[in-house]
Parts: sequence; structure tokens; C-alpha cells
Amino acid sequence: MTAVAKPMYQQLKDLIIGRISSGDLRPADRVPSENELVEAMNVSRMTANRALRELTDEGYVRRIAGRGTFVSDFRAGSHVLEVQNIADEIKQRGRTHTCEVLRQSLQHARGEVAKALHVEQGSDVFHLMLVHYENGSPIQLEDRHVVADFAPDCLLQDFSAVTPSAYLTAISPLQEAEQVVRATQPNAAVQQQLKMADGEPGLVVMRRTWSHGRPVTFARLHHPGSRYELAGHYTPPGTPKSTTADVVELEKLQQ
Amino acid sequence: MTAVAKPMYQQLKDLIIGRISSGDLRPADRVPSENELVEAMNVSRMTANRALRELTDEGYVRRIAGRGTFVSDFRAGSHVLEVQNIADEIKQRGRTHTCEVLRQSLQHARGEVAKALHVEQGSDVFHLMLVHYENGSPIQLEDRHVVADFAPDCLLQDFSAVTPSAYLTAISPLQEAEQVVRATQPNAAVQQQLKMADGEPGLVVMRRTWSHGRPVTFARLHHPGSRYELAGHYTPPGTPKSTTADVVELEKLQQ
DNA sequence: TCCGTCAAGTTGTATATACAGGCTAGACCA
DNA sequence: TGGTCTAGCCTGTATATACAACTTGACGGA
Repeated sequence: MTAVAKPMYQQLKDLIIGRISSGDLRPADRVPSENELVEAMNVSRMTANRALRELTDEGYVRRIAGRGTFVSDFRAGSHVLEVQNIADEIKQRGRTHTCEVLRQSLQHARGEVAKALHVEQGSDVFHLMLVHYENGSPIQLEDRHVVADFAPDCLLQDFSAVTPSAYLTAISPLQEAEQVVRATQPNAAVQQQLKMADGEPGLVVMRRTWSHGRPVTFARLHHPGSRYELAGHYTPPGTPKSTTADVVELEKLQQ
Repeated sequence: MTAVAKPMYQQLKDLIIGRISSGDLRPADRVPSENELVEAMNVSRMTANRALRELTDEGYVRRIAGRGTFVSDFRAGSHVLEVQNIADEIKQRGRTHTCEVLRQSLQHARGEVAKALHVEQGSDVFHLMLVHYENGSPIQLEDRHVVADFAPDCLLQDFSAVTPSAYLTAISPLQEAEQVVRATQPNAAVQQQLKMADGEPGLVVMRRTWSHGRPVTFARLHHPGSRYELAGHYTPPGTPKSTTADVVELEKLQQ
């Protein structure tokens, strides 16, 4: 089974995706222009154009006529799972987000966590537990485990300033995610942290995120059922895209 | 605000999508080849190629070198919202699905329903209510409203044989969807239909689906929290696609 | 100083052309 | 009759070229 050579436009795409994944190119960075790719890679401009155009369709980059091609931040992507970060969600509603760190420690993975993260029982993982507040009311209890070697300086971070989600996606862009939503009767500890009434149902989102082909973090996000709902929106590919709003967003990034 | 002319490749795409939406082209039908489009539309082959290639990426058609371009069946679409149909979900788990129709009537839209469906208060809508069973246990109470003129023969359907979701997507492919997930304390009626224990939380999915630019159906899907969870999986676009299996599937369609 | 113009670079689209490779039907030969 | 082979159509990719529209910055004149 000898692998045939990939077509040139795909090689270009892989090259650029590689530079983004490795962190060489970061969100809002400028990607080589079509003409630069023509010279550097010895291809025709149409081939470079196809590579960059497909990367645009796939959400990796944004292109602005007259200016250039820029790496897009992966969190945006009008997708059901786009809400990766409770802080952004709260700010989007015009409310204030605060956060309290309850635990930030190195632990040995056990049971469900080890299985979810595909690591041996007893392997090193970081354990984070924090409560997110919206206008002072607790809205999410985040119980997260992170594979240790993925984020070695995890214990040094101040997660009351930058949420774990933002910290992790800054290390490496989200590549794959899986989530399960469940309604629960919260246990006493959760109920107390989220200031929930007796008998109030809880909404739990269990989310596992992959990077470079392996799961790197597993989070249990508990919410009070009476004050939280999970919204998603689905637009099939190929529908016309907004441009103005996106550009404005990009402007802010570059200031 | 005069609309500028759409680019030619987009006009070609719109033309073909239109023929698919209208039923002129049906799944597995042959789409005009690049050369046929060149002659008929007076464009270059590269432009026709771009139109058909993008329709391939967007899942409208499948292309087989040497044979032609064929309309694909829309149901496939590995997406978080792909599970539109509880019956398929249950069968996929290897369980048996049964269904009981509680209500199938023409009503006047009021309040939340009229607002969700963008119709006037008092407009005609169909109201469906059914319970879905997995191996005999109630797993979903489906409370659905459908815009009347979208599915005029709605009252004639036997929804214990074909679920409303399957019936509606057969009329017109899903074009846009929006859902909100919420944990609730179910009211007595829901609790009774789903045979839920006292104090057991419920998981409610409220889903609104668009077709041809307008909302056509709004469903409240109640589930028992102890027996149901909502799973989603996200893979970013641009990951390599399977080809062999698809072709085999297509072969079967054409026999 | 301020404003308009212009040049250069960038993306977006469209065309003509070329070659490679998959598929099929029908011609052709044994 | 049966098998083989080829011509013709199809998609897939790649190049060279052209023009349009947009953005930015530099330059020059009022």
C-alpha cells in the first residue's frame, strides 16, 4: 500500500495547518499571500488560491481582499459546540463574569477520568475545580482534568483571570470535541456551590476535547437547571457568509 | 441597495441546488457533467468544476471520476444535530423503537409557538404529541407544532410508522436548525407519560427547524433524566473523507 | 496641515489549456 | 460466442493569464 503523492493544493493546506497547529502561526497572524506561496512553493497562483480558499471554507483562516489572509481564532465557528468558554458566553450577554478557583492540583488519574483521557490508571493529571459567576450568581461548577504533559505549567496559571478553556485553546487549537448532556439530581456539594434549591434539577455537560489526535482534557460542567440552558445553532455548509461583522471582529484582534 | 450580480460559479450552484430542492433532481439522479454545463451555460470548464466541487464539499452531490456527478441523499451528515430522529438513534443502539400517537390535530398557534414559528397568533398549525419507547420504556415525549402549509397532509400520516422527523425531512431537506437544552422539573402530565419517579429531573430539547428560510416546525422533546443523555461529536471540516464506502452505497441506490 | 490621487499589493473571479486517470460501451478479434 | 481492447466521456488536478475590486501607504498639491 504505497501512498500516492498528495495533490499540491493539499500539501499547501497541510503545510499551513501544520504551522497553525504547532503554534508557529497564531490567531490573527498573517498567512503567506498567494503570490508569496507561488514563489516559495513553485506553484501557480490558482493552486495557492485553492488551498487558501478551502482553508477559509474550513474555518482555519479569514481572507480580506486588499489586505491578506489571517489565522482565525478557532472558537468562532457558528457551531453547536462553539460555546467552549463560559466567560465569553456571559460577556456576550452583557453580564459580568467572575470566577473562584476551588482546586488546582496535580493528581493521579483514576477510573472514569483515566478512561476518558486514554491514560494509564495513576498517571499524572491536573485537577481543576472552579465556580463561574454571572453577575454574582453561580452559573457553572467546572470540574476539569487535564493531561499533565499537555499543559505542564498548568499549576502556575491564574484561572480566575483566564479561564481554563481559554488557556487550553491558546496552547493548541481545538481539533475534536465530544460532549454529553445530562439532567441530574446534583449531590450536596454541587448543590451548595451553585446555591441550588432542594429538588432543583441540574444540567451537566461532560466534554472531552482532543488535540493532535489524543484527548487532552475532560470536563464536567454542572449548571443549575433553573438558571442555565444550552443553546446551539446549525447552519449547513455552503450558505452565504457574513463578512462585515467578521472583519470588525478581526480588526479588534489586530489592535 | 442594488444587489450585485452573483459570481457565475454561485449561479451554477444555485441552479443545481434549486433543481434538487424542487424535486426536479432526486437522490442518485445524474447531474449535468462539467462539459454539459460548459455548453449550456456558456462558462469555462474550470468554473463548472468549481461549482460542482463545492457542491460535493457541501454534501449535495457525489462525483465519480469516469462516470459523472450524482445527487446524494441528504440524510447523511455526521453532525451534532444529525440525530434528528429518535427512532434512528434507538435502532442504532440495537434496541426496538415503538411509538404511540397521543394527539394529531389542527390548532391555532398561540404564544410561544406562534412566536417560534414566525406566524400570526391564531394561524393554522398542526399539533402532534407522541411518546417514543425504547424496548418498551418511554424515552421521549414529542410535543411538536408544524406550520400548516408546509405539510398540508400532516393529519393523514401514520406517525406510529414514520416519525414526524422523518416525514418532515422527506418533504424538504433540513436547512437550518436551532436547539436549546434545558433541565427541568417535569409537570405531572409529562412525568406520567414518561413514567418518571418523583423528583427525577427531565431533559428537554427545544428544537426549531428552518426550511427555505422560514421556521417550519418547533418541537419540545421531553426525556427522563435518568434514562437519557444527549451526545454530540464535533470534527472540524477539512478532515479527509472516506470514498470507497460512499461509492458502494451509491451503487446500491442505482440498482 | 489636510485632502485627493495614485501605485502597489492583495484577494476574487473567470477563461483557455493541458495532462492524468477512472469508467463504460462498443468495436474487434480469436 | 466470448474475451480483449480501445475510443470517448468523465472527473481531478495544474498552469498561465487576465481583469476587477479592495486596502494601504506614499506622494504631492491646495
